Amino acid sequence: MNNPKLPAFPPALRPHASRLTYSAGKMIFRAGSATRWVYYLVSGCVRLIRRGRAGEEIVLHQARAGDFFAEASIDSARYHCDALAMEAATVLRVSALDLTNLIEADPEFARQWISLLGQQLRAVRTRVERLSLKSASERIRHFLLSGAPGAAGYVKVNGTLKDLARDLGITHETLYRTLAGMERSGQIERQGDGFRLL
Amino acid sequence: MNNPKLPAFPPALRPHASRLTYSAGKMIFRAGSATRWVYYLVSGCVRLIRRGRAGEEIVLHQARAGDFFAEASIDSARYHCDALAMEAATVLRVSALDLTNLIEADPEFARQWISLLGQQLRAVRTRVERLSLKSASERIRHFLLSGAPGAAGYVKVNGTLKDLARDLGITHETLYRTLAGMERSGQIERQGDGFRLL
DNA sequence: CGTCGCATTGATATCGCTCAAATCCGGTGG
DNA sequence: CCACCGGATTTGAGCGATATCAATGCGACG
Repeated sequence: MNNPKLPAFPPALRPHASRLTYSAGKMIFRAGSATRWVYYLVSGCVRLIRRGRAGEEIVLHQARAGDFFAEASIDSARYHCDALAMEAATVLRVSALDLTNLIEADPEFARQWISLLGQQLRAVRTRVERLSLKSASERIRHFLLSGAPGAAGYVKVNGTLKDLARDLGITHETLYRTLAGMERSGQIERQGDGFRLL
Repeated sequence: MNNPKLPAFPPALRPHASRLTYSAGKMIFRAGSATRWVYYLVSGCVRLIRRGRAGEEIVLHQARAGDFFAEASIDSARYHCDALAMEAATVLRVSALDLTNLIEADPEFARQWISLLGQQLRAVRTRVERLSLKSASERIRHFLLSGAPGAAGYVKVNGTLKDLARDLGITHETLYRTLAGMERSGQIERQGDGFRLL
């Protein structure tokens, strides 16, 4: 049922957290509003979104069960993007004040929190690396390599291929075409809702 | 709150830091080697680089005077990229162990360090947002908007335009052409080694 | 069933990449 | 002081990969 690797909600934060639910399509916070809360996603899917000049969505981050989000905002006065529940979502919400207090009061928690931010930073840098690749097939290959937990080379795709296309910074048509081509030429293999790099 | 515009080396770290210099072209650390140190760049320019399959450089991060680098690596066993001094560079080097000890011993420093990581995270997310834009002119506009300190709309370009092109994820030829076109159509204005968005 | 969104494939246009060449500019050595 | 050199800058021509527009099938869900 739950991912065994699901990162736990830090016990030290539990007394300060309140549980909330949002139905699909609900806005959790908006860009420009004051950063009063940090969130942990218990279940569902939340996207952090900015809008381009033409109104198109830019997905800065997609949080899934076990992820914190808005965690980098605590020392910024205002949120810099919208948070939108894609599916019905359950979150644990902690006030930024409680969090900073806990950081100063509990050195072990501070260390954990720094570790968490470091992981996020490395993950986003990996995405920068991916978006720096020019061809669609290279981005797909990079996604399969960096998403693969070591050995097998099998990567399960969460959500739709359309979402994956957006994450890779290409259109869904190009993703379909390139995947089909890579499969034809024997570079990858489809398996259920995932892929294997050969 | 404590968001100093001028990045300073935290006084609490000074007793643990050693000063080193690297000449242009020198490798400071390599991907895969153990993460023993965290660096602060006093002067010069350092790039964090990974290499694509064709051997092309992917610049994950470009550190300038006042930036920390490898700061996200302290809870990872190995560096995940190369660090290369582009110009002669002077750094302050702190061992990962001293840093974690200080984090646990000094709550005020822990808070500052978390603030620093948050800034880095927001900066990298901004770069992701930029790389998600499809057209060169949109990326340039985004760069000028997000790089501009508030009011004036004037952004000074550090380094060469070639470097900027790499940062924007386009070739330098395209950058030159697009800049010229945007200037012709009155969208931007060149001023010395910078640009103004109109 | 009808509808809606994802998946897939086709046709075409376009933007940016590649290769190429000319100029500029700062530094270096004679 | 000047000739030279390397790298940045700039512009040109052509091509190819990807975006865009379009149409169809398919499965889920009410």
